[in-house]
Amino acid sequence: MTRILYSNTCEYAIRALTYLAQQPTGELTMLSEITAAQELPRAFLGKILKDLVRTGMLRSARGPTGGYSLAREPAEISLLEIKEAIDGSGDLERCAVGLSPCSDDAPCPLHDAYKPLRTAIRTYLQDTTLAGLAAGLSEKQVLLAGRAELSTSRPPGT
Amino acid sequence: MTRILYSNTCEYAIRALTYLAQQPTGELTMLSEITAAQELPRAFLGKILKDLVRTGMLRSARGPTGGYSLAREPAEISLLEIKEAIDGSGDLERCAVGLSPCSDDAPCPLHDAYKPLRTAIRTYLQDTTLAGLAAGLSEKQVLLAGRAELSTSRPPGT
DNA sequence: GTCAATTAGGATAAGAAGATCTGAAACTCT
DNA sequence: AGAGTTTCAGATCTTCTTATCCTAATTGAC
Repeated sequence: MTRILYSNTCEYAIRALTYLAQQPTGELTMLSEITAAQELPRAFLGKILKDLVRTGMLRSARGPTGGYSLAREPAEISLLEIKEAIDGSGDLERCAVGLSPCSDDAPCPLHDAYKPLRTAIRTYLQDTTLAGLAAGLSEKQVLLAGRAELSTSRPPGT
Repeated sequence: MTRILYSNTCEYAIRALTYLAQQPTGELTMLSEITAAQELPRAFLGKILKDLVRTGMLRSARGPTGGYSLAREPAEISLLEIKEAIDGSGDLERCAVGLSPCSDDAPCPLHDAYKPLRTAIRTYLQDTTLAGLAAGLSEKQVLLAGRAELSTSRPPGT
C-alpha cells in the first residue's frame, strides 16, 4: 500500500511529535513512553527522533532523567517542515507524467490540472501545525474516554 | 525522494497510457515505440502493461504486428482507476496519525483537517482522464515544436 | 512449415526504505 | 567512584520497490 502525502517514516514522526506537543512545555519525555502511547516500533522511532534532533526540531538529553522535547513552539512546527526533514524536499515540486521540460513556462500535460491541487496540498501541509494536531488529539481522546465509560456502565447489546 | 499521490511505477503507467491515448483508436502500438517516445525502461514497462492487460484496461496482441492498445475509451479511464490498478486501493481511505479507531464516527486528530483535502485529491484523480491528458500533451507538444522552430531560425543570444 | 517479431512470465539482481541490534556516551543516584 | 538507566551513533538485517535478463508462447509473413 502506498502512502499519499508522506512516507511511513514521516507518519511515525508526526505521531511522535504530536504526542510530544501534548506534554507540558519543555518537559522531557522518554522514548519508551512515546512508543508505548503511540504503538510505534521503539528502535526505529529512536532513529527517526535522532535525526530530528540533528535538524534542531527536537532537544534530547541522556541519562536517567533524559528524553526528548520539542525545541520550538508546537504552533510553529508545520507538517510541511516535518515532511521536509524526513522525506526531503522536491516531491511537491515534481510533476507526474514528465514531458521533460516541465515548468509554468513549458508545463507538462498534467501541469494545468495538477497545479491547483498541489497548491491545496501545500497549503494544508503548511497550515497544519503540531499545536493543532495535539489539540485535536486531546479532544478526541476525552471523547473516546467518555464513550468507553458509557459503554462499561451500559454494555453493548442491552 | 518520495512520490506524492502515486508510486513511480504508477507514473510510468500513466505516461505509457497517455501515449497510447494519443494513438488512433484501436491501433496497436509496440512496446518499444512507447518506451522510445516516453523514455521509459522497456523491460519494466512490459511488466506493468502486462498487468494492465490482465485487469482489462489494455488489449494486447503478439507477433510481428502485435502491440498494445486501450481496451476502452480514453475519456472513460481516470487516474484513480490507473492508480488502483497499480498501487492497489486503500491508501486514499487511510488517515495519517492513527489514533487507531479512525472513521467519521471516531475520527483521528488529522481527520477533520484532512478530510476536505482528501476529497479534493479524490476528485482530481477521478476527473482527470486519459483523454484529457492526451489532449493536453498534444497541445504542449505542438507548442514546444513551434518554439524549437523559432529558436533555430533565430538562435538564442542574438 | 519455417522464420522473424512480439508479448508473457519467471527468476533474479540492485537499490531504497523500513526496522533491528549493539556498543558507547552521558547523566543521576547511591 | 560505581552502578544503573537512558539516549546516541553506527553497523547490520530485512522487506519492498524498481529494474533487468532470459526463455517460452503466440502470431503473421513468406
